[in-house]
Amino acid sequence: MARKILCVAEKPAIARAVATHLSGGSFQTHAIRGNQYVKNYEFEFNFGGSWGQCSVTMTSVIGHLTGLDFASQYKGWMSCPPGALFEAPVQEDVDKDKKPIAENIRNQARYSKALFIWTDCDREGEHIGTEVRNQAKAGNARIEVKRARFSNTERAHVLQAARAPVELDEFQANAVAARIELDLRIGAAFTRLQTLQLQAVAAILKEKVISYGSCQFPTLGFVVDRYFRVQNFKPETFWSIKVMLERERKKVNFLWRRVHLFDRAAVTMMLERCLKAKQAKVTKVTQKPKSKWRPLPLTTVDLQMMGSRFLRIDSQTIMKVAEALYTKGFISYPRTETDQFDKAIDLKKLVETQFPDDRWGQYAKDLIEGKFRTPRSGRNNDKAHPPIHPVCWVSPTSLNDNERKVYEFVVRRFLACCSDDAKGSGTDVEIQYGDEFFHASGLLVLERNYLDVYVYEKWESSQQLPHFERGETFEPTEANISEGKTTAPNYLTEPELIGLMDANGIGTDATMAEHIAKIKDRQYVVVNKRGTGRNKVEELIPTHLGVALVEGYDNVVSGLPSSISLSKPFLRKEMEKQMLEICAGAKTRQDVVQQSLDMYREVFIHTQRRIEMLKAACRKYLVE
DNA sequence: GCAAGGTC
Repeated sequence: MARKILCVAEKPAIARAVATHLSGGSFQTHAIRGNQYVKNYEFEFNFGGSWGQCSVTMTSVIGHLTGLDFASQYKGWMSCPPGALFEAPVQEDVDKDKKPIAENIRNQARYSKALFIWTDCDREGEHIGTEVRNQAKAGNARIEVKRARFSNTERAHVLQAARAPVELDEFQANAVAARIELDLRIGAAFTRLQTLQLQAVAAILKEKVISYGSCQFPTLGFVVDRYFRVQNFKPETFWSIKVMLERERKKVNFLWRRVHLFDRAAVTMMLERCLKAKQAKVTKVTQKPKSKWRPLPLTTVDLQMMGSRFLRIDSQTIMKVAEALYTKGFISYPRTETDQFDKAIDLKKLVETQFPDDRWGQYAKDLIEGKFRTPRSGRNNDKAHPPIHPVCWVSPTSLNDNERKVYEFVVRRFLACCSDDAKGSGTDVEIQYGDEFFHASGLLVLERNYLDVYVYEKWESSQQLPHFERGETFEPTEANISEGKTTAPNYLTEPELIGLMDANGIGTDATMAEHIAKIKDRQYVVVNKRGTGRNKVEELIPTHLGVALVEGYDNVVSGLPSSISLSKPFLRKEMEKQMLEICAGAKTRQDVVQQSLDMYREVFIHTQRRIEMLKAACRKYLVE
């Protein structure tokens, strides 16, 4: 009898895709007891090498199998002082709703010679791999464990991965295990401390959970930070020199190289010198081709940012809609950090699927008839998923409003990626007038290319400049001082917040939207709609509670030697750095957990000791 | 009643 190999993927969709490729399309599907999404696919496959022809069961988990929690005697909020959670025993258990999935793996392992792990090739995937391994070993202690390394589900790539298995990366799995333990202990300890202490301060806090999390607090911090910058803003007056020339019936406004200054007397003096010189001299005339680059292949973070900005849909809704489109098979997997297309993907074939569309079908045809360009490659590759792209054409009538908008965006973005840059011709003229330099520029858009399909971006021809010769002199038609005021920054918008989170390593592409939803849910921030119609913007404003928490914690740590506030992204960044050290083999999981806990424990003890400052901040904003 | 990370 052929040897049996058990394969386990991270999610049902991957199990099905891999089974389809390995089996050549003919496999048997079996439902499992207790879970409607996970299926077992059975087929034969020749793994080559020492494995040869095997009978295969391909199945999956649904993300993590297990969760970490405190031992039962520490679960009650009054069972121990919150600080005890830094040391309290923890245990890893299979989540209640995952028990049938774990049981399926144990059962299948019993008759298998080997386990091939097909989880995503990222850190979390490596950890999920160890969870799968533990179940398989519980069913069959002697099972051999291998890992398939793959970065997309293109056929040849999957076959190659099946025939060249590697080992699980214990370092990466350990890094995730460290993160899980730290998030639990620190999150629970601070959440209980501040909830128990602050509920009594103000009536509106009475029944509230006032949570702390290493991602949600820095997220709140960004919102509060901007809020204070808006509140504390004082407008300043500035002055500038405006130079205008009328030539060939065109008015040319020259912009000052110094832009503006805050000293009126100085600007007046400089203008005097210009006027005294009478003649301005053209020091430079440049005419060069300009181009506006087509966008990069679409990542999750970009989808969320562009979605909030252009489609006016908040990031969490965007992800829900994108997932629905993915589940229906209309677009590729929507959680990806990759902004480069793998060479193996047949992009032209994907473009062809869009021919039937009324809105961009003709554009797609033009691409195939010669205008197609290989997309630009960004710097990110998560080695697990391709950039987000349409998989097939969908009639707009079979989608709801939001689905239609998101699908349209994904398609237009994809076609834009496969197009040429927009091209134009730019003219720059620089003049010297007195001791000052000014310049004017004109743009003529020659070929719109990707802009024709990517309607979200604009690039317009500006007024054309009249003719100038280098070295010529002229007397400006007008030269005078203009006055202006600096304007306050706006409150933070969701796309800006996502950008900040991304830049500071707060959350992952899949969770950033959740953290934002969480701080809304906890009533740390509210959404305010500014403007109307096409100019409508949703801005995030902290509530009194949100401001009180950030100010309170900032006060708690101010004056401390390290003075690292919980509202700043630093601590989370540090955790990320430690995880990378585990991945590199430079530190062990235990070292990192101990060191990080020590660091947070210090902040925790200070918070306890100076809890009055936190309470005072809450009183200041919530009672008075 | 706590976190953040997977995914349905």
